[in-house]
Amino acid sequence: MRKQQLVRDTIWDAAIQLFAEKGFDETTVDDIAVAAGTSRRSFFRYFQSKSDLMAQDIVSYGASLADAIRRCPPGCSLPEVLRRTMLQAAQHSAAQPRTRQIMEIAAQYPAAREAQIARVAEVQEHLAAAYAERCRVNGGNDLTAHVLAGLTLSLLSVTFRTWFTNGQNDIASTVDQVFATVQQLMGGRVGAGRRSVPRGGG
Amino acid sequence: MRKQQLVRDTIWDAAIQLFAEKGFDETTVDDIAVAAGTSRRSFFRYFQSKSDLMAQDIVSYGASLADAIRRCPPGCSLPEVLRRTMLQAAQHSAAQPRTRQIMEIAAQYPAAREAQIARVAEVQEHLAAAYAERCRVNGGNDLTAHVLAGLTLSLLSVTFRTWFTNGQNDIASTVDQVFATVQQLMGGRVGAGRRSVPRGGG
DNA sequence: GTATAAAGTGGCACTGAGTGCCATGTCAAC
DNA sequence: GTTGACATGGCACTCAGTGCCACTTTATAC
Repeated sequence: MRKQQLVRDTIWDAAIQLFAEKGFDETTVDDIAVAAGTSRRSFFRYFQSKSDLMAQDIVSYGASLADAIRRCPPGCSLPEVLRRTMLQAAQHSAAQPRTRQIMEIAAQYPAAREAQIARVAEVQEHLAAAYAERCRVNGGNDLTAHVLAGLTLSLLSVTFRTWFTNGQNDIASTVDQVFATVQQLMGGRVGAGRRSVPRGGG
Repeated sequence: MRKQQLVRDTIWDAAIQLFAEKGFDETTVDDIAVAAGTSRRSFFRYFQSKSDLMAQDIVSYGASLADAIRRCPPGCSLPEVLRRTMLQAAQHSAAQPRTRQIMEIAAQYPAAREAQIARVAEVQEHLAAAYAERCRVNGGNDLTAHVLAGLTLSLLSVTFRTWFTNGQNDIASTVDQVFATVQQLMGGRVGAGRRSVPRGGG
């Protein structure tokens, strides 16, 4: 039924609203249920936990990421796949109406943040699988896929952080900036360019 | 007092033992308190939460990381700092007696895993600060520092994952392998993506 | 329209996490 | 032995999350 989704959305909207108004910790599940015109018991039929509410957008974020990887033209090199994936996911998230509000809640409440971070870690597994398919075409082993998945999420995390704290509008340029930074860092030479130094750094 | 640390260690040991035996979710704080010969109320004076127990080793992990960054010889390039940092942190963690046991618990119980992941995210902030100091010397801006911090943790995560699932003993070679993968991946031009040969070692 | 199965809802009671409060115990100083 | 600082543990409370069950709604069959 479509009514299911409606109830779900109603609860979610009410919750985010309350989190923004009262704070995450200060809002009880009862508060949310009442605000959404339902019961505490029903709340837990739609969401696994209070924290789960904060992780909802990560699901679509993850789907958007895996989708971007798979939709990349076959001719793309792996770094190009990474760049395009970052770009699409960043724009997808930036376009969600509640994104900034949710980021603000996450920034303010550790418990809310934890829920998001944990879900992102789950997404990483799916990304690695999507990249693994790519690697079969472009060359690269399972390790490459996992590195790419980790890279995607950590670079996007930096991207969002920069975008959010700078209050910028254009997230695409932030993506470019971050991507260029990694390339410069791991590819070119930055600063003192001595490559190998005797071991034992202590 | 040193006795404080003793009680703390006793509780922690008892907890990890119980998690390994009964499972994380199945172990209550009461169980832990009794096993450690103390009370539930005292438990919460030593640890913020049950999950906090799983995050204890992340604290020393984070300290080890920041330490490695700062101890790196001044002549090192940023990628070299990254490589050495990864290596030291990996070896530090691999040397902890309980590391594999804790990884097993984390692998099995989402709630336990979440606690660790959340703490790692906190560590990232400290790493970025340590890298920022480096960047003042080696060149590179604040963004570079944050990218490096994210890179460090995500690459180490892949490293531990590989090391853990493969049941390898030598984590240093795993670090080299992961590091080489990123260099190969991001080092070349966007079009081709093939570059230097992975350098074995350790 | 009525009967009925299936699914959704909400109340109730329970366990467990985490916290505030306070009485008690311990240990050192005087 | 008294005093003060501090650690401890018990008690009671709130809130998250779950199992159970009665009730209501909806869909389907006759």
